[in-house]
Amino acid sequence: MSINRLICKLEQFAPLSNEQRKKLGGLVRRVADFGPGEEIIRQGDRPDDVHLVLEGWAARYKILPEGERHIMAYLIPGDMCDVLVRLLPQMDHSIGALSRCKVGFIPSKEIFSLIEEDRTLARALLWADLVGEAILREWLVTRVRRAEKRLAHLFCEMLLRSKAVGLTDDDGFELPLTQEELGDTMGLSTVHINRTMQELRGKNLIASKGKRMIINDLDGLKKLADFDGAYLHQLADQGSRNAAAAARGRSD
Amino acid sequence: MSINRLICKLEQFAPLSNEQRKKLGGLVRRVADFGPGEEIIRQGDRPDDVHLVLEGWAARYKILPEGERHIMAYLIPGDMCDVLVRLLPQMDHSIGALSRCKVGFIPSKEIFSLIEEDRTLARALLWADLVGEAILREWLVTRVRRAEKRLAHLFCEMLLRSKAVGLTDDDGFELPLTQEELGDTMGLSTVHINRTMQELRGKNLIASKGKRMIINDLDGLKKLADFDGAYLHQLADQGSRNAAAAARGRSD
DNA sequence: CGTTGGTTTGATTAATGTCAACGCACGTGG
DNA sequence: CCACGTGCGTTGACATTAATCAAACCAACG
Repeated sequence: MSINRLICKLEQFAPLSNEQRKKLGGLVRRVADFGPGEEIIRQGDRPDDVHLVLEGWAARYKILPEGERHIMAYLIPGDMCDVLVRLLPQMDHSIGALSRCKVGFIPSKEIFSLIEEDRTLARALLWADLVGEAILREWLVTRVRRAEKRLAHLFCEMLLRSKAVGLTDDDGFELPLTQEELGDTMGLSTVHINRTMQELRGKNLIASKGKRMIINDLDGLKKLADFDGAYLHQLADQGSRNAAAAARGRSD
Repeated sequence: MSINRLICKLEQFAPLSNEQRKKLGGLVRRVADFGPGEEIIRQGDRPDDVHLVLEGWAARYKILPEGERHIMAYLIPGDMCDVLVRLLPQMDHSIGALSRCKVGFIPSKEIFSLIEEDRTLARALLWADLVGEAILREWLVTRVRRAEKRLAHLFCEMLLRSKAVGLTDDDGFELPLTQEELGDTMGLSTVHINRTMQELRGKNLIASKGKRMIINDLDGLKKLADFDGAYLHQLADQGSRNAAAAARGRSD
């Protein structure tokens, strides 16, 4: 069951009991599929539900007045869209599917009562939110650096995030993005993304086969990017907890 | 009393009772002064206290490996540093004073018990946090645009944020930043900041006298910047509530 | 096959960085 | 009261990064 990606992630923060895992599973009232490009939440909406990505990739983005899309965050399996959305009068951005993906809907009220009655789960959910915010800060900061470093940094991050929810094998993971989407994310043109990726491939740091990204030399990539995973907080710690949770994921 | 800046801000979210105001006031256990450049929280710390800016400006920033400082957020009076810091194992960035400023210290435990016992205050505090996150997203997005638009956007934002805590008169407000600090914020060189500000002055959109910023033509500035205050959520709504709260601030 | 979406290449231009120098205001010590 | 130092703002010349435009290429798919 794909709820395990979330459980897997939250257990990087604190171990959960079986009841707690069940509670999390019980939150999802409805599941829907979205095709690439389909909007899940639109800017200006005031959603009553919190969304949980179960499979595939989605993104937060804004459309600028001149029409370009700017991606501000990737949402991968186990990521919740906005635990506390209900506190804001309206969405200041949209969320849309990048690849085909499966999304769970959780009534906001459920989340709030869960938060009030289970302190550990509350903290785990808020922690995941804080990690999201930390990632945002890191993205802001990397913006000053040159395209090559920025891209390298992004690939390091997405490898670790994928690993944290059991979505890697060796050093490969799904990166279901076009170069245009990468451009919209980094604020660079497609052409520049293309040339920059060629540099990274040329240095034998990465290799990509279709939508599959292979990190040939993680240490080299980290060094090039000045990557320090501290901003991912416990998410980056690849302990045994993680392996255990991933195993549980497979067995369900 | 400078706690009123916080109250003033929170009341943009929901009206507060006198008890609630008192509760907020009671949170601050200790007040300290910091001079420009002094660190309030250092990267790697695990602070036990939540910090509340009472007077002056502070900033979140990271120091990059090559030594440059990158500012990710400004903290002005009424801003709390990190309501939920305690959930993270350590700070992934530092917070430091930009101008001389006065900072209140609030024990994390106090915050957590307040959050558990007063739902309205809890939501107001979390709302303020979410607005901070929305600002961060907006900063990320503006990064794609040209320097002139970016700067214009920043000035619009800081005018509104200052106004929301009663720190403006007409269209002027304190902007206690050097051009170098602006550069560290926008990821631009001092030289470029300088020339860009000259453009804005040349178009008669702004005027700056020392550390005082005057917005001559807010509409023009907004238009140039494609500024849409929606991302500030209720913070941008200049209603009567706001005026009332500011008045209360003066009378104490 | 032909179409389509995505990637790659080349040529040119625009935005911004870097370096180096100068100026101006303010404060401090003689 | 002056002389100097220091921090900040300003200017010019030149280098670099990335955008833009236009076209070719490639692979998947009906």
